[in-house]
Formats: sequence, C-alpha cells, structure tokens
Amino acid sequence: MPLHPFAKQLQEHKFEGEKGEEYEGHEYGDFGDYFRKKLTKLENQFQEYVPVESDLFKDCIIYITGYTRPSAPELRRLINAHGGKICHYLAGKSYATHIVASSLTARKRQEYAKYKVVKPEWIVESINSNKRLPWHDFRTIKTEYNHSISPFAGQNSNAATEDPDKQVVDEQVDQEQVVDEPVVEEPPADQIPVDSKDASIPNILDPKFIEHFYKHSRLHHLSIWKGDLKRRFQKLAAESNQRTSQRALPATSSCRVILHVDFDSFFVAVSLLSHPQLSDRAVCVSSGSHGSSDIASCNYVARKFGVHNGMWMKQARELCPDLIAIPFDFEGYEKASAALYEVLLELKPDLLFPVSVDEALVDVTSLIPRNGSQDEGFQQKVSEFLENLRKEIKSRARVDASIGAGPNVVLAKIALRLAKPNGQKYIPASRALDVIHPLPISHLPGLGYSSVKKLASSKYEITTIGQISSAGQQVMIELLGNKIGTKMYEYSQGIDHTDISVIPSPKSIGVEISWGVRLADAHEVDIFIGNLISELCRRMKVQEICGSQMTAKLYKRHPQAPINPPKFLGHGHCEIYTKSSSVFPLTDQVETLTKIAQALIRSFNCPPTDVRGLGFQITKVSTTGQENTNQGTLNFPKSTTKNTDQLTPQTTPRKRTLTAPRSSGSLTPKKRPMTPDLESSPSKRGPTRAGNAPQFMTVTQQFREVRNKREPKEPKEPEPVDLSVLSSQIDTDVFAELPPEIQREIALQSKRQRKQPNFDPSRGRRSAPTEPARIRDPVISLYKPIEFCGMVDESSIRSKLRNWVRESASNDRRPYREDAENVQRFLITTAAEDQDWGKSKRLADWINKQVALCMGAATNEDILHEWTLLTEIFSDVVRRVLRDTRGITV
DNA sequence: GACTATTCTTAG
DNA sequence: CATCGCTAAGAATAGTC
Ligand SMILES: Nc1ccn([C@H]2C[C@H](O)[C@@H](COP(=O)(O)OP(=O)(O)OP(=O)(O)O)O2)c(=O)n1
Repeated sequence: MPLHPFAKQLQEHKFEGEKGEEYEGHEYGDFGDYFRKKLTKLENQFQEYVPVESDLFKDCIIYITGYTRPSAPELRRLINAHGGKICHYLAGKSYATHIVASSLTARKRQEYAKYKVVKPEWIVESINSNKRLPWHDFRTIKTEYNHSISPFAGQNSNAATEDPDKQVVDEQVDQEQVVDEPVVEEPPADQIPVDSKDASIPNILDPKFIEHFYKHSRLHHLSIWKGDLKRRFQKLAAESNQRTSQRALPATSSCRVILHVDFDSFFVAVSLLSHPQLSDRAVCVSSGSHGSSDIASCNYVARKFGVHNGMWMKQARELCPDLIAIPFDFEGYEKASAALYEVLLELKPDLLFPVSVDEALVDVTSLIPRNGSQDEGFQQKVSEFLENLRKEIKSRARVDASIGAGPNVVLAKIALRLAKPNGQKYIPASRALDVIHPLPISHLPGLGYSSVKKLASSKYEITTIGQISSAGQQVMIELLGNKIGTKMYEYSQGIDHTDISVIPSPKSIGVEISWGVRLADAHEVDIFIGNLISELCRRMKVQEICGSQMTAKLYKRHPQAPINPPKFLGHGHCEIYTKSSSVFPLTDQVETLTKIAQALIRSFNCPPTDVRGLGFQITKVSTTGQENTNQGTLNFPKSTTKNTDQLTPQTTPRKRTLTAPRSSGSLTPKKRPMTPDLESSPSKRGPTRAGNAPQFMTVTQQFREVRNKREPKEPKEPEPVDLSVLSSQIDTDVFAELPPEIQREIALQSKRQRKQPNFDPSRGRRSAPTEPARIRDPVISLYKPIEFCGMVDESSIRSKLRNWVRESASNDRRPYREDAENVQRFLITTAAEDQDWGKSKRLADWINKQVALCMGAATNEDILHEWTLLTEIFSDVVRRVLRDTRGITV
C-alpha cells in the first residue's frame, strides 16, 4: 500500500525554471539538509520520550531558556511526563504559555514581559506536590504579569495576588487566572477626579469590557442603529398593512420618484454643533488624535486634501497637517437621526426604507403630481420639493442633508453622489445614460475597492460606467460573476430592479470583537467566548430569534505579524478562520451556545496568545416570537398609487409579490418552537462535533520506517536556514493586492520593526505587473506561469497542496523531505518568475493555513511542530526571493 | 450536477 | 500614551458526494 502517494506525485515532476537551481541551495540555504538535521534532532527527542505520568501541565506550552537547574533536557522530560508541551522557539507560530528561566538579562526581561516567566522550581515543586502551583509564586520577573501589554492597570494581577489560594475547579486554569469576579479597582476618592474612571478599559475578561467597547465603538453603533431602524419600520409597516388590509402599492413602476436622503459628513456635522468655531476648518471625528486612530467622518474641507472616512489619522495628517480631530457624540447622532426620520415620516411618503442612521430611501411618487408623461414643469416641481424637504430637515436636525432623486434606487444613489455636499440632484430617466456614463464605476453601489480594482486591471481596463455599457453583460459576468455582473451591466443602462417596498426579515444575528482581545490561555479564551455569547443571547432574546447553525470566526495573528500591531490593542494583520456547527435543538440559552462556541474555537487550535478577535453568528434563523415574520412594507393608507407594473420585466420582485400576499394573508407567523422539535428535523444531521477528528491508529513505527527508507539520500553540505533570523525578519506582502488601509498598516508595522523602512507599493506594482506588461511590453515579459505537478492554475495548486497537508495530517505523517523540497523549489521559482508576483506569497500563506487547519489536536506535537517550522521556512524563503529578485520588500 | 461550507465583498 | 477594527447580507468559490 502506497503510504505516500503525494510524495510520488511531487517527485515525478521537474520544474522548468532555469533559475530554479541558483535560487535553491546556496543563496537561500539548502533547506533539505536543514530539514534532515531537524528530523535527526526530533528523533533524539523521541528517544527521550517517557510515558505520561500526570496531567499537571496540561495545556501548558513551555519554553526553556538559559541555564537552568535541573538542566533543560531534564526539565523537558519532566514537563513531557506531566502532560505539558515543550516549545522550541518563541518566535513565529511557535508559542508558549510559560517560559522557564532562572534569570534574565534586562533585554530578555523586556522581551518576555508579556509571558509568564517562571523559575524551574515551579516545575519541580509542582510535580513534588502533585498539583500545579500558582506560577505567580515562582516568577522570575518581579513585576506584575501583563503589565506591559495590558492597559488594564493590573486588574488581572490584583485578582491574582489577592486570591492566591483560591481554588478553581476547572482543571485547565492556572490558579492565578481567577477572574470570575475581576477586581475592578475603585479609584481612591480623594485623588481621582470623577470621570477618569470612565477612561480606563475594563479587563478583557470582565463582562464590562464588552459594554465599554460597545459604548465607544462607532461601527457597533452604526450596526445597532441600522438594526433598530429596520425593525422599527418593519413593525410600522406591518401595522399599516393590517389597517389597509390590502397592499396599496405596486412593487415597482416605470415612472416613480425615489429619493436618497443623507446627511453631509454626518458625524462631523453633528459633532461640530458643539464646536461651531471650527466649522470652516478641516475637521474629523475620531476616538484618538494619534496616528492609528480611525477617522469615522471628515468634513468637506478635509476631503479636499484627500482625507476620507475610514482613513487612519497618520495618513490623513500627511495629507492635511492642519486636520483637527473632535470626539464622537453618539447621542447627538441619534437625535439628528430621529429628527430626519420624523420629517420623512411626516411626508407620508409611499415608501420609506431605512438605509442607515443618517440616510434613507424614500418613494415620493404620489407626492409630486405629474401631468402626463411629458414633464416640462415636472423637473421644476421635483426641484422645489427637494428644496423644501432639505430646508425642513436642516431646520429640524440642524445639519445639512443632500438628496439624490431618480426613477429608481440606483439613479437616486448616483444622484446623491452628485448632489453632495449640501445639494440636490434629480436624474430623470430620459437623461440617465448621459449623466451616468461619464462617471467613474466607483459611483455604482455594489462596486467597492476590490471590484473597482479588478475591473480597472482587467484587459478591458474599465473605469467608467460608460465602459461597462460598451463592454457588455457577458464581459461583466466574466469579471464579476453572474449576479453582480448582470446587475452592474443593468445599472450601466440605468436599470435597477431593487424593491424598497419590502424590508427583508433577518437572516442572521451575530457578535464579534476584534479590538482589545489579548488572552493568555485557553481558559481566558473560554471566558471571553462566554461573555460574547451572553451578549449574543441577550440580543437573540430581545429580537426573538433562534437559528439552527452557529458560525464561529477567529482572528488569528498572522505568523509574521508583530505581537503588538500598529494600532493600540488592534487586531493587526490576521488570518481569519470561520467554521460552523449546527445548533440543535434551537435555543438561545447562554450555556448551550457557549459550549458550541468554545468547541468551534478550540477546533482551530489557535495559540491563545495569538487570538486577536472572536465572533459568532447564528444563521438559518427562525423567529421565535409571535411577532411578524411577515416581511414589512411601509406604505400609508392615504396612498393612491396605481399599479402600473406591466412594462418592466421583473425577476426577483415579482417572485416576492407572489409570495408576499400569501404570508400576509394568513397572519400566522411561521413560529417554531425553541425546544425540541423532533418532527421538523428528520433530515437534519446531528450537530457536527467541532474539532473532534481523532486520528488514532498512528503507527509511529511505520512512519519511522518509511522515513528512514526515504531519508538517507545524497546528503548535502550547505548551511541550514537560521530560524531565528527567519522569524525576526519582516513580512513581505502582496501590497498591490491589499486594501490601502491594510497596506498602510503593514507598512507601519514594518517601520516599527525596521530602522529604515523600505516600502513602496507603487514600485512593487511597477516591477511586478499582473497585466500591464502585456500592454506596454508584450515581447519582453520576463515573467511566466510556473507549473506545479503539471498545474498552473492557482486553485488547482491550492487543492494539491491542501491534499498534501491533509493526507499527511490524517496519517500523522511528517512532511517528506522530497515533497518539502519540491514545494519550496516551486515557491522559489514562482516568487522569482511567475507573472503574478503575489502568487508565491498567497500559496505560502495557504500552506500555513492548511497546516493550522488540518494539524489539529489529533496530530502529535513533534509532527505539528515540524509542519509549523516548514511553513515558516516557506514564508521566509518566499519573502527573501521576492525581495532579492523583484525588489519587493515590506 | 447539486448541495454545503467557507470566503469574499460591500455598506455605513 | 495609545484606542474602542461592527454587523448583516448576498454572492462567489471551494469542497463534497
Ligand atoms: N468607514 C466609515 C464610514 C462611515 N462611518 C460613519 C461616519 C459617517 O458620518 C456616517 C455616515 O456615513 P456616510 O458614508 O454617509 O459618510 P458621511 O455622512 O460622513 O459623509 P457623506 O455622506 O457626506 O459622504 O457613518 C464610519 O464611522 N466609518
């Protein structure tokens, strides 16, 4: 039986790249030889292996450094024997829960400040007393744990020092991590002024952390506001429907008037009400005024300098040195919003569809009388209507609003863009194409950063709406996929089928936090998950929503990202993993959902210290309450609009029109029991147990045999890759592929690490074009696609690599040297010669991710470590080759 | 080829 | 000292059988 089909497949293929040879070996170190030595080393360790005697250090991953007594090998043996794991390198993906050291230099002291550094006696005495003693009593560094990474003023360590003896039932937790009731320090009354308490951030494990974070998070506010508005208008619509008993409105019509109403630079405008003297200066709203603070909103003065919402302060200051930052005023935003919606409701429009706290779509067709299809005076009437409406909003909300108007939603939205700031614009159907074709495609709703770039860098070089029109629907589908492609083509024709008469019912509910998340160990992760799920369940109950599936999301620090990202307590550059599991029976109970959530997160097997964010979403929802599951529509009894819907061919809307009456006819909501619902789930699978894929039957001997057979081949001389160098160097990235904010973040990050930053995205783009070479330089293109096992297509290669990792994982196999060398050679060649310079980096990341995903708890520690090492080597080599051959460096 | 899970993209 | 990087929907894509 072939134990290693993959190895063979890889071996059979020879790489074409002539340059492959010279990159391999000498310049970048003979990785094969390194690898062989590594195996040898691991073999030696294997000989030291002793049977497990206890679980004392379960979940501990321990790094030993410096001279110790007992000696390091002896400590390793002890730790292994008592359920702990040894970590051989601190850097990169290797991680440690504890460091054992007798003494530390000042430098190391600093470096290890965030770790639990203990004396070797901790190990010895814990074993002697047969229980894990509080590490705190054996500290090597006599300052408070967490001091350097936590802004939380030692709350954690207070808890520890004050309850050193408190026993914790959970076996996984160190005693010092008792946080059931985090001690929140009350400031001494005599010296701390009233509001200074407000400024401090609660410990991440404290349920108050989430409360605090939400209170300050603009994005949270935006989302919550939006949800509230949605529900409010859904409900309103349901009531209004009941009263009218019949839906008075057509889903669409060819000659409606839709408004898109939106405040100008909303947050700034409102916040400026408290700082009127700054009105004509460049102003923005943000949490902080330092470099890594996000700009939530900036006024039009600042925009002239190129500043925009979502930009970081640092960059904005470069563009606009005089930029002034003022604080959020969430209450003010709510008030202005309330005023806006009040005005809009008073209009008694045909339809009112909330878009966000500061904007709404309004169908006012029946409010502006039209005499026949020939307008003449109609435009004038619209204009006056808009003028009056804007005046009314301004007087009630005290901030400027702009309004776009058109015969459908997309034209109204585009019109709004043209109207701003403090203006109005109506695009009548007759002039639609003339108006929109010259505009950049970024004006189209649905085309964001990524799609705009994709269209521009395609061979069609599409940058204007007119070009979409000329390119045709098929081209758009080719570039953007079926749905979006079709929709964007239609937009380019001024056509939009969007129906705002229905506010769709919720399809998911979730929470996520990726700021301030710094967790020391598995137990802390579990606690924080519990807090998140509590919040989630609270909302589920309020909204009467349950769902049969949970999806967990993990932000994991990218292996090459620094521990401390540029943004204070930010998530930094991360890998994002998601995984779902079924929830059965339906429930909104915290305990049940927490267990599921914890299992999902555990299945990622992420070192707790690398967790930078967590999120959970309930999907496949059903409403639990008696309230409407009917889709709401907001129309008003007085409305007399006629249904003139014959002309426009409808797809989605028509479908809905058919189903809607049925569900609103029978007012019975499709309520579902929250508790066991056996009959409704005959076809349902049982909950997929997260993270339980135990791979037994690992025949270690077999592998050793195989390995030995394959290993002793042509030994080579060159030097091994130096891992310490490897992990300390800076990440190379696919700059042109990343959103600008991310690019900046990575740039900042590397600046922090390096004395001299060497970063120039435009250079990267120029020297490694994905397409442009074709145009300017069709003949001399040095870059060509590199084959791997006969494949060029990136997704095929991914599959191949994935299978490699996965098969190895399921068989508890170490990476074969031949395979590893082949992959590395391929990566090198790709990095150096492939037309798409980002490919090598993406594939290296892909391998890393597959290793993280596949090499779960089932895999033996040494093997996992080896794969981890391998991914680090791949990433490093790719980075270096990119730098040396293309000058692409971060 | 149909079905499911995961990832990507967008918006405000 | 910093800073508060959320939420939901829809669609594409990858994976499974
Ligand atoms: N990345 C973003 C985008 C928006 N917002 C907030 C602040 C904005 O004031 C509000 C409304 O967003 P808009 O997109 O409507 O932008 P503005 O109202 O600020 O400016 P304008 O609508 O004039 O372009 O949402 C935010 O916090 N972060």
